[in-house]
Amino acid sequence: MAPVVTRFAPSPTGYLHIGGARTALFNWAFARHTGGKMLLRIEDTDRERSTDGAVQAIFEGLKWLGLDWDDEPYMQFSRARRHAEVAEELLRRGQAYYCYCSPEELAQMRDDARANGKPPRYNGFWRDRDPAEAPKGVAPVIRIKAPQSGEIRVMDHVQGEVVFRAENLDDFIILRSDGTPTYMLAVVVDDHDMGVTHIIRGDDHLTNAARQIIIYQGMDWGVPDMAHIPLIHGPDGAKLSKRHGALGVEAYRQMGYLPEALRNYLARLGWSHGDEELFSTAQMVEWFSLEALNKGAARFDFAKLENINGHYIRLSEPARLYAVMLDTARELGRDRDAAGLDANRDTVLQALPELQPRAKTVVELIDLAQFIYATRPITVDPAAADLLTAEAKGHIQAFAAELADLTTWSVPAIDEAARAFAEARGLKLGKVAQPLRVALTGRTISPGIFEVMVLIGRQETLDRLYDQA
RNA sequence: GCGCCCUUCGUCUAUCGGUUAGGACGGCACCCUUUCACGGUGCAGAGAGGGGUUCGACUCCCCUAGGGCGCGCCA
Repeated sequence: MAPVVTRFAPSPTGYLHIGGARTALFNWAFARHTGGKMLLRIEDTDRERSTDGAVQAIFEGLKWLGLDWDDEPYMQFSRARRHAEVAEELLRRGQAYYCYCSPEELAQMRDDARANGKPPRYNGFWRDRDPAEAPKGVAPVIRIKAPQSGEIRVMDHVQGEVVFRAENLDDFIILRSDGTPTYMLAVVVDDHDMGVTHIIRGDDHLTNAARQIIIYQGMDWGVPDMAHIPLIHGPDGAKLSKRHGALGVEAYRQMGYLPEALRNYLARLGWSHGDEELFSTAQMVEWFSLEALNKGAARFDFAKLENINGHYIRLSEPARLYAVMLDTARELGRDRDAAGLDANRDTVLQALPELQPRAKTVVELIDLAQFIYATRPITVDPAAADLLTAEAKGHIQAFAAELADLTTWSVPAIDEAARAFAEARGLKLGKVAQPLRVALTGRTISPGIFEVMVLIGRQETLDRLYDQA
């Protein structure tokens, strides 16, 4: 069997959105699983809407996600001449014809059809007409001569065999009047020329598959294997489209998600390997198969993504996390955090094992680390301030005095002192610890408060305590 | 409107004719505990509806309903 060649073919009219990212992931996983290649093709034939910025966003999005492609990326528009040649070849073969209808006439045609309760399709006006009748000065388009009876069968790895009756497909345009190819032609020619063996894409292309097969047949080319994967829907069940808030992958990075978490989560959306939930990318590659792809659309669930992200944060090396925190702080323009993180590298690194189990995202990790580089007097959350009662302040002051005299500044030593202090006054440890937490971090949530003291050091601890007492 | 696709707990899913329908997230309760997390234990929670086929259907077929996609000189 020939080596597998898949491709990811986004159009650069926006960022790399989450649905595209998953399509890329599946193409990538299948290629890696089979030891084949995944090619990248930028479908930039829409000159109006394609932008270089979008192309860069796609490259960067894929790189961040860790999805590497083989060979150089193909820029579809650069192959326009080849596409036109194929359109002309189709013309010579009698599989296509010139059509001189204007866009206005076509719009009228669709409106009329709709008004009569018929499908809005091209009526084949120029299909068998003598080109000699062509109006002067009108640049024609080339249309495929689609079969008018019989059926087109799409053999799909996910959807099974899907049958379309020929009369439901019209003679669509393959070459525009300006000589540039339409999507339908360009995809077929490129997939063929690039040697693509497996087309894995969203199932919004399922009906296009039937149209494309007509072109393959017109050229006597073999049709690649296909797998049309269901789309991702929003939490409300509606399409997760750009206009409904679908986000680019960089947005997920900015929200503090780790690429391996996103890969794991995305993989579970529409694909499964038994009851496996948390698995490495290598594991996914080993397990991946087209047959295990689901048919139904899945809804995007941030709660689960967060859970998975938390899992990978706990698994990460502090040094790596520190680097991501710094990058994220900078990317978000959080200058104070970036500076604080940068100036306290060692302390943050030491604190991370305490921070990791408490954070679901890198952004939360940054928030949790703020107590390390907070400047005195630290600002206290309004909600936390309630805990600083007169009585609590008394405890803080008294305990601070004891801390000043401690011989060893370590978690066990402080812990012992705190318990003795509480017991001597008939208090529960929480009664003492919680006000200390507020005075030291300004919040009610933080790592173990004795760890916090060791992290920021005795002097800073005493200073912060006296600030609040 | 026409065509095509889809339908198991709130969500993601397992099941590939015979299971007390399993797992994960989320929820709730309890345990751990200096807060919050993490971790642990337990509970609630599903086969859209209706017909068939079969000794036996979540599983196969048909209909209905609901949802999605497509029907551009966009991709």
